[in-house]
Parts: sequence; structure tokens; C-alpha cells
Amino acid sequence: MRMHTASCPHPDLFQLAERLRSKSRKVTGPRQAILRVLRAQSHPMSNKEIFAALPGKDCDLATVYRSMRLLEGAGMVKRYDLGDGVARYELLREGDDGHHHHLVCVRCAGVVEIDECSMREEEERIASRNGFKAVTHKLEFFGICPGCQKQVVP
Amino acid sequence: MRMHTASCPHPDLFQLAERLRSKSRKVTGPRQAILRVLRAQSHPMSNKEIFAALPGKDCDLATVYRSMRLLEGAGMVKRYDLGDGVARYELLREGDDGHHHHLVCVRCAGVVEIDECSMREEEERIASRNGFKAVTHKLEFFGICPGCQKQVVP
DNA sequence: TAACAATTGCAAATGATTTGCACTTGAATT
DNA sequence: AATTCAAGTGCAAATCATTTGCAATTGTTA
Repeated sequence: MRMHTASCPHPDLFQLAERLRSKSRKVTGPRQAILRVLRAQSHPMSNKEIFAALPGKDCDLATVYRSMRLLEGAGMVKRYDLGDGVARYELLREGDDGHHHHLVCVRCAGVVEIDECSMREEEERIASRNGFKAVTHKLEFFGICPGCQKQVVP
Repeated sequence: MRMHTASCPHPDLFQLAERLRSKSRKVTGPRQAILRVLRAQSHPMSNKEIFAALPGKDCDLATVYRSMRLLEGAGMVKRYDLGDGVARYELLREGDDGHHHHLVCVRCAGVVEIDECSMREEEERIASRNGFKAVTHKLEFFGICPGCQKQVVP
């Protein structure tokens, strides 16, 4: 299934490579291949999905795992947890913190990107009410998508 | 670390046992022990934590896992995902769907229960905007608790 | 109290993710 | 262009949380 929001312009590969180099990280073949895969998707992808989408067997699955952790640390991708115990990643644009949410279909696992987030006030309220600092949140929505609503289920 | 909100009256063991029997589930030793442990806590507990809190080695860890899944299916506990890949459970009162959120300290992992939830409208908005039905959400907050703010960190 | 499905313990199987280690390979430097 | 070496990689084995097969046990019900 495919449910895209407006295509968002991902950074080009050259820029991505520069971002890596600027952090004294090598721009290796596997990393380029992985970034190319991520650029082609606007939805979160799991390590396995990324691995499977590599055109030639460009690298080992372990390298995908390592690369994603590195890219996350470098602030180039953001990790999301969509409820099944699997990490998923989305490429970030420079300067973007990637804070947004997802609407996941519980039947087909299709994902819709939800760009607005109206939780800032709520965070402040919760922070001050409980004496916490630096309050953030994770929020994901779940439901049944239009396509799956038509499906007959037993 | 301990951060309790007002103590909430958990169902008594007799009532819990009845709820099990009414679903033709056996009220076994391990299950009673597990329910006793859950009753003593008002914060989500992982399977391991529950297992460790069993007074005598009342049962196998696998049995805790199986029991928690059963209790979840029976609507007697609710499962929460607090961001580390570990399932945690809280006992529910009869008729309560247990929908609420948590404020988790990223330093000490202490948990504060957040009882209000102002997301109903947001759910509706997101449902209608995207043609989804039965939209729900998962939301958890993270921050630094008062205690940890005082700690000196390198 | 017999009869039986529901439960349990134990060990082995999963599935996602990480890691040890010896072998490459970018990229900065001669 | 060749040298150098930390960073990166493949592969296999190790972890961690969780599940499952199976034979033995135990609530419940008749």
C-alpha cells in the first residue's frame, strides 16, 4: 500500500555526503546506497526494508543497522517507533528536527504523515505541573485507512 | 525512584479472580501472585519486574509472559510502550479502558502518571481529514524529573 | 472424585538488534 | 600517486525480549 503526502524535497546526495564528511565520517559505498534508498521514500523504513531495497547486495544487514545508528547520531535521520517492536527511520532535511507524527493503518500498516503538532502547550503544562525540564513527547495515531474500510473482514 | 500520584484503589483480589472465572480462565497460583504484585504498584511494570517482584519463586518467567498476554486479552491490564523496547503493564479497574499517558524521566526512568488526555478532538480531526475510521493514539512524555535536575552530570 | 481442558515448567526457537574480530577502505598526508 | 591509519565492513556468534512445543500438572465442572 502507498499513501503519500505532498512529496517533500529530500536533500541531494552531494549535500548528504558533505554532512557526513563534516562530521569526519566516511562516505562509503554502503552509506551512499542507504541514503539513496532513504531519499526515494517519504515514509519511515525499517532496517530490513532498507536492506531489501538496496539495489545490489550493497552491504550486510549489520552494516545497515550500524549505519542507521550513525546517521541518527549525526542528526541525519530520525527514528520512529510505530508500535510493533521495530525501529523505523526517515531522512531529515538539514536543520529540521523531524518532529511530526504518523497515522498508521492497523490493518495494512500503511502510513500517512501528519505534519502539524499541537502539543507544545501541553508539554509546557505538563513540565511545570510536575517540575520536569526539557519535556518532549512521542505521539502516533492508529486507525483503519479508507482502502481497508472497504475490505470485507470475517 | 518513586513518584506516585494519588493512590488509586485497585480492584481487590476476589473481584479479580471472579473476572477471570467469568471468562472461564483458571485462577491459578501464579496468576494470583502476579495480580497481587500488580495491585501493589501504580506504575507500569515489565514482565521481568513482575517476575522479580514475585515473593516466592511462584512461577516461571514464561508464565509471567503468558499471563500478561492473557490478562491483556481479558481487559484486566493495559500494555504500555514507554520507548525502550519493553512491554509494561498496569492493572485496570473494571470498566476502565485505562487510557492515559506517562511522563518518563530520561535519566532515572521514573514514571509519573498523567491522567488527563485532551486528544479526542485531535483524533476526530485526523480521522476525517484522512478518511480513517476508529482512530486512536499512543502518547508518552519524556523529560528530566526534579530529582535528576539536581544531580551533577559530566 | 473422575474427567479434561486450561496451565505450567523447561528448554529450545524466534526475531530484532548488537558485537568481536580480522580484514577493507576512505581521505588526509607525504 | 603512494602511504598511513582510523573508520568502516562482513561474517558469525552473542544478546535481549518474547514466544512456543511438549509432556507433566492442576483448577473446574459434572
